[in-house]
Amino acid sequence: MKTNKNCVIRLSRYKNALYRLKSLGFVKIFSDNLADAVGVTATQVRKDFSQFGISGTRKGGYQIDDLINNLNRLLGKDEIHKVVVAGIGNIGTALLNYKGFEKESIKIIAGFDINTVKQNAAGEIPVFPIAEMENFIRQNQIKIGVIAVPDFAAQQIADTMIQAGVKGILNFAPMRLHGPENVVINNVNLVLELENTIYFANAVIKTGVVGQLTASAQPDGV
Amino acid sequence: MKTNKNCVIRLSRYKNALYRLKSLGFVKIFSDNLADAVGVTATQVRKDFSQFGISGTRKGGYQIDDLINNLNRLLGKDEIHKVVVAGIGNIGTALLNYKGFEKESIKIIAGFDINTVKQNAAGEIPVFPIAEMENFIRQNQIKIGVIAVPDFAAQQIADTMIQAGVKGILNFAPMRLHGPENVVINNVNLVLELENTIYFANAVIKTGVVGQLTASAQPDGV
DNA sequence: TAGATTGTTAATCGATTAACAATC
DNA sequence: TAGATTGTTAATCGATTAACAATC
Repeated sequence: MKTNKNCVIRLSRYKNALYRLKSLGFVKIFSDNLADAVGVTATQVRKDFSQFGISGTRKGGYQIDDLINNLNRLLGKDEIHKVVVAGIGNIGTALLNYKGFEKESIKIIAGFDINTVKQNAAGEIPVFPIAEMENFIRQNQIKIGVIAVPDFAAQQIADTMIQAGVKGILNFAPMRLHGPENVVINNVNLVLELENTIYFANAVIKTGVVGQLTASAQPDGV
Repeated sequence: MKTNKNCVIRLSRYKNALYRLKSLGFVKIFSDNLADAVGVTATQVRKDFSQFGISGTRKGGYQIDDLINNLNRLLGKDEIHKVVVAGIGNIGTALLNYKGFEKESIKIIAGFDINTVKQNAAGEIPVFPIAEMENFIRQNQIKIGVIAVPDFAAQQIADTMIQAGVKGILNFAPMRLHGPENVVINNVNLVLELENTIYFANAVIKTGVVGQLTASAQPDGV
């Protein structure tokens, strides 16, 4: 089964929309409703579900609770994912402060920074010297790391993380990181996103034609 | 000509790689070299250039300076793009502090926040009360806005921006924003990116197979 | 039953890649 | 010239969409 990024992001969005619909009192749902809620076609919804082995009933649609359970299982929400963050600048702090991770089974268990001012071993999420990162990752068997350090330091941090056993890296430094085949590196470049927005906005301004902004990582919503 | 997001992002990456190659002393370049530098195929490079009307010489490759000029023109770097940021929390601050916008012809000219502590009309980039945003956008004819406010406030801020004439919005709030057809809305959801990284890292851990993480917004690099 | 909805197969669409003629 | 490189056309690939049989 070919699973691409867009497909997984759709699963996340279905899940989020379903929580919302559930809170509105829905108990079952049709592919049609869910499609409207997420902004895709009903066929897409059924196709995605079918690909992942989720089925409903021919006339009765899908039970929301079953669906949520299935999606959570597929998305790995049945276990807590421990994450460390390297670089406690603005973006690192934003992540440490974000309150919504718990319900996604994500737990940021430590931050690391080279700057002693940022360090705080007693915080709700402790921040340690970057030199301690490798040992920490090993001892806690961390598999996911976020890199939010300046670009010149990013590759070295990535190497250290990988050496210590990390298998997935979310990188905010504006440079491409290299790693072995069996490590997933997801690069998010905020400047490039802004440049892109400007490009397509200008295209609209100049031509009146709506640009094909088919973002891969659009957020969810109903 | 169909221009999709990935294609424009590749143009940005070519440009960045070319600056790098130029600083290394290169004067001309072959599609092959550039492809290696950016991590795509040589055919892709030539195809992209051909689509945008950029041509080289049959045997001599491309002049780097010409190429950079062409790409900058295509990417709209021949004029300054003024941007405002709503919400001066962690992400908003990260953007206001970022020093690399000038060489991309992007200028953040003001921030807006509801919190008086964040406001500072005398700063290098001034931060005004959010109530003043609409007028400011109108008077300065701003076309691009960044939204970094909490999710419950995001749609209202977007509406205000659009009403005042903004044509492109980069949204960091974790919810889908709605707007008219002729406004480009680029949603970047950091939590979803982390979830995604975890998903594919787990797939690697469990199956040993490398996930198809075809991120749309990978950063540049040589 | 008749109508509605799922699940799947086939068709379409778009983007990437391969092949290769043109030509410097 | 011979070899190398561009620019473009055709082939491939994958994802989305349309069509529709199965069936509740």
